[in-house]
Amino acid sequence: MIWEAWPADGTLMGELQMAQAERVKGGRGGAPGSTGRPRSEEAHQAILDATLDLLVEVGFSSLTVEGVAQRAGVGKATIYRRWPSKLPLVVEAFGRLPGFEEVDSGRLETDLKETLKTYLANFNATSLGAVFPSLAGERAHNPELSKLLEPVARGRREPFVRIFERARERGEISEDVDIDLAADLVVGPISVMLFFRGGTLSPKMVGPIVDLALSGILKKG
Amino acid sequence: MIWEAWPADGTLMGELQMAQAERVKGGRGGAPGSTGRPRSEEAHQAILDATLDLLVEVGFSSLTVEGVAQRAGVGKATIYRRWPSKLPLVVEAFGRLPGFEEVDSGRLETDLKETLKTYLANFNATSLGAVFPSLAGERAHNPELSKLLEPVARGRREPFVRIFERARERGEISEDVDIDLAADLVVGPISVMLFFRGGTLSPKMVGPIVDLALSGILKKG
DNA sequence: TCATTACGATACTATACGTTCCGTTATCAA
DNA sequence: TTGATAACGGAACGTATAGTATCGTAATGA
Repeated sequence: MIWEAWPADGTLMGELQMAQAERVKGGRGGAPGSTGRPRSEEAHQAILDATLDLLVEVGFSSLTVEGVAQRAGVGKATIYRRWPSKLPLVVEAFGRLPGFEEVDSGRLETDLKETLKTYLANFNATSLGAVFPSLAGERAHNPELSKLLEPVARGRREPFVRIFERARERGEISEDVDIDLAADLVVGPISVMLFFRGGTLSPKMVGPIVDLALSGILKKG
Repeated sequence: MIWEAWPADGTLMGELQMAQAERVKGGRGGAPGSTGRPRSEEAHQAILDATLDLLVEVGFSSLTVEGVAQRAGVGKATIYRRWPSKLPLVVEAFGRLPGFEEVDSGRLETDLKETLKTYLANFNATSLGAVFPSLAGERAHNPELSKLLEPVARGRREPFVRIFERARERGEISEDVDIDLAADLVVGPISVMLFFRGGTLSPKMVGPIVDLALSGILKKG
């Protein structure tokens, strides 16, 4: 998810198909025999940090590349040397956030409720969760962005899928439950409440939602 | 949801707290004794139509007010005379879409599946559904927009709430099922699949999702 | 007929993305 | 040590677009 070089063809988002050279600490991106000053790893990290800071402070639509550059103490060119445009920068910065902690208590219900609570606490404290719908809404008319978002979305789903897989291994749920569907059944209601209804969501709401979602999934007895 | 006049204070979104004069066909917005040329109802409708057209064609982030004005055959000032900024225009245009048809078959499962299928057909055909997350993502840092979106979100939820209410009246589900939660349990998974996962969603997926969501809600037997 | 207000058109201001150039600096190779 | 190379921060620039202001004109009520 880190770009080292791209064709300067000027096509909007067209640069995203560039080769994604593997990054080495303080290394450079060009051909093996190239020389010159290496890219600064500190600058790279400062840019990502500044992006997240500003996303929290002013939100996605008010975030400017100029602002990120100032906050990070770098020139704008240094940003555009690494990311072809503002969108991939935001996607990468956002994608680096863990967002929540996966709980492994040995019981499906507890795992889900506690994991969702850490997610909610993070969301309510930073409003960073709202970045994702902002980006996701652009997907339909921007296939390249869609590709970028895929691993980010997957990363946010995976902990819940793993929780259900462990539950299946323990025999808490039937073998024939579709785990992907089950994960969406739990995450979906929370997401629509957060994004599409108003206000913040109290952690107290997590209990009833998970209970209702699980009532058709858990084995009886 | 139609603005007739607002204080020209220049504050971003601050104008939304203006009085919302009731609209009469071809009427004007000012005080009762005011004279002058009335606002054109044709222009108003043409602007909203052009906005929806362009939302489908180019998407939310590429939609320009200039483009709307040209498509509608009006001047930019005519748009800004009615809406304080681009965002409320998009919200209103989007809010006018029914989006889906509420089915009343006398059976909960059928109502949900058929209603969701019309929703999906519309979404897949126009990509217009993606406009909502684009807007919703801005909510956290824009309270005025949040207020605007509330009735739109409510309008999209209400058909599903009504479907569940009818089911309760028929005795298909227990009296103590929380209907708001139940609605989110069905709409939530579909929404996250559409917005946060890639690609389009096949109507075939509606069946299993609804079945799983209902498995914990429906009365047995 | 006159005052008033909306009309389309156009010029304008301000902001922000993304590019390009500058002199400087860090690294590698000869 | 010296030279080639490429990234650095900074700043100027071109383009696009939101929103404002102003033009002469058109529609309505008094």
